[in-house]
Amino acid sequence: MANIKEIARMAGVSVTTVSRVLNNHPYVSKDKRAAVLDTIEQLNYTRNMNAVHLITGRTGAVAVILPYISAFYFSIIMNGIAREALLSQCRLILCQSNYSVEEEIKVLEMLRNKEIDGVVIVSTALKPEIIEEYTAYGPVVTCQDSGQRRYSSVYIEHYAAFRQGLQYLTDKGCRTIGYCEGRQNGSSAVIRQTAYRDFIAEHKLAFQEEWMIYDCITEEDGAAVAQSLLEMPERPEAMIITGDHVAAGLIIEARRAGLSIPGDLAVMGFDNQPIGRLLEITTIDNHLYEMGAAAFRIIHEQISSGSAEPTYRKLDYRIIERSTI
Amino acid sequence: MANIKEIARMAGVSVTTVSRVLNNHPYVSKDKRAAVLDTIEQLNYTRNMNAVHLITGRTGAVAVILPYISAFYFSIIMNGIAREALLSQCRLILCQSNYSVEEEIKVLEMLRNKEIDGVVIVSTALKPEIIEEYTAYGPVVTCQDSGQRRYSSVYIEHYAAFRQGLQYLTDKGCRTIGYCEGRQNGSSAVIRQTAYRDFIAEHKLAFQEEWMIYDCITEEDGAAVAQSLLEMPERPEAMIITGDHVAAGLIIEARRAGLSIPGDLAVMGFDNQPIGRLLEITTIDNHLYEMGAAAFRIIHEQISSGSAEPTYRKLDYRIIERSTI
DNA sequence: GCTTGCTATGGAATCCATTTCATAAAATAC
DNA sequence: GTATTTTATGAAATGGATTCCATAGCAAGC
Repeated sequence: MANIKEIARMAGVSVTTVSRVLNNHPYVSKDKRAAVLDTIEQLNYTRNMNAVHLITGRTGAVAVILPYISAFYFSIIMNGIAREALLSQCRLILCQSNYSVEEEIKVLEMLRNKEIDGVVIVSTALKPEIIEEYTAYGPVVTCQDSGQRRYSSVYIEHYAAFRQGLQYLTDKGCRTIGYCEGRQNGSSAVIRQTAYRDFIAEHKLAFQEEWMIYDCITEEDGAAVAQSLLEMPERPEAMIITGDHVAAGLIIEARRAGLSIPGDLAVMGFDNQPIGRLLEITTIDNHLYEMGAAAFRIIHEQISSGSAEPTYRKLDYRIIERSTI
Repeated sequence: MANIKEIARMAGVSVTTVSRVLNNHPYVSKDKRAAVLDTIEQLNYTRNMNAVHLITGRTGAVAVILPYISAFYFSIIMNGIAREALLSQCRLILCQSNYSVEEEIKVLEMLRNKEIDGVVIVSTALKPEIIEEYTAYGPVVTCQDSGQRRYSSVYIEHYAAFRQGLQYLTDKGCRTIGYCEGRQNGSSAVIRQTAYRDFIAEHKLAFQEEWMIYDCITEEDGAAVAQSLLEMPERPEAMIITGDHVAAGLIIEARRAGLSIPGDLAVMGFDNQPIGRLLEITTIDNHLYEMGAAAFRIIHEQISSGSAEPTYRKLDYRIIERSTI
């Protein structure tokens, strides 16, 4: 109800002075400042932030696009983002897209509409060209490598990381290796698939189509994989699985069925998720938390500096040796 | 750059007409509508939503306060909220509070500032009186029972649910029951503790202080509980554990140590989380997804109707019998 | 032929804070 | 004692939409 004009009238000053008090501007006398603060208190006044956003052209909010909030992979990244956002007093708007292009574009439109100051895209169904179109309206950073685009990115070298996993398995003597992936058409999935096929070919390893299994997202998907492994006429000696949660499901189910791990089957996980530590799964740590944190730091830096210069940050990875191989 | 005035000038109409086109108002002739749409296209125009928010006094955004995004308990509720938000074209602003009162109040201040239209509080460090103060500025709904307050709530009868779990265990013959809880001072934790003590007293069950274990949040906390159980001079026959994830950690670790479950130790979980299905944990399903969905539906209804009348919705629960008891 | 109702349009007020510009007094410089 | 800088204050412009109110043409009602 009360607005700045009302406060000014009641405190016997101009709206400019009220605004100065509100924004801690130095050039206000002690008396007037006190009078204004008093009136504000009395009328239980707060600014209408929409007016502030309109006039300043900023909102102090950053949107995050991610397919699913609760998937472990994303929630680790999200934690990194949230931590940094907290530190820089920035509001986060979370958009769960379910990989819907339409939903993701809606978020980019918010940037164009000036509802938000920037966008962090954790994973996306959008083509890089579409994202690029929106860089005119504000900073965007993705958590995927899309080459040298007009927007920033923080990324993992999935190809190299996956090969390193395979190398580790062959070093340990595994000659037949199966592979569990999440969404078949995810951009990182495509890269890993190439890494897998290349490695198999280069090392002349035996290979069967049924050893490549897709759509493994949850623990239960992992358990289902264990079942299908048991039914295979020829089972691989090792499985490399993108996501420790899925690996956990596979391991629990395989052990229940009497398989010894790593004796009968070696398992390499991915992403160093908490459950992996519990089950002592050997895994590749992709530093997902750091990925989220870095993404937010970049977007925040770009928002506050007003710079449109994109940054490309490559993260490293490392194998954590535990006891499933 | 371009604004509605510019569009009006170029299209040769008034700003009112442009606004009508923008808002699909019927009283605009075909020609003018076409001319306006044409100019909009040409100038690549979009509304500045901050101006819209200012004049309409609405933003179409709802904030969600929750302590941790990634904790399973919360992320299930969050999924329910997100699904409903998507359906009603509402933006969600996620605020991870880490149980910080200051952070939570910041969100309520956003309601006062008119940055958001409503708040869903999933779990809170705030006293009900503080929340009540803010109901003057817009609808608030909590996912906790705080009695008949001036804000809505969706809640589970923790007391009854917990007792039912205990009853189930005693029906199955357990005479000594331990108890794992998350945050000791959480409002639901306090209720469950009372339920536990009451039940023990009423049924004259043996009891030891060390059977009540707090701060069990993750799988690894559960694993640690398994270790401490092993070291107890007198170990309870059953454990009731708030959260299947924690129960999973306990079960995995206990089995690794050679304990048979349910033979040597019966385990009852909570919340029917995915991992529980995999490990066949007997659990109490609290319908958390539905809780989130209901909370959002209530807030949305209150926003669109402008009603301040609080709603109180009690959710039911049910035991899912599997094989850890 | 006069009243009523619908369609179409625009002017101006409104939402509420920030910021530029202008002005003047007080303090400091030289 | 004049010139310059610093402090203090307010009027008015600005950001960009929505909406109330007024006006007017035209069709329908009786």
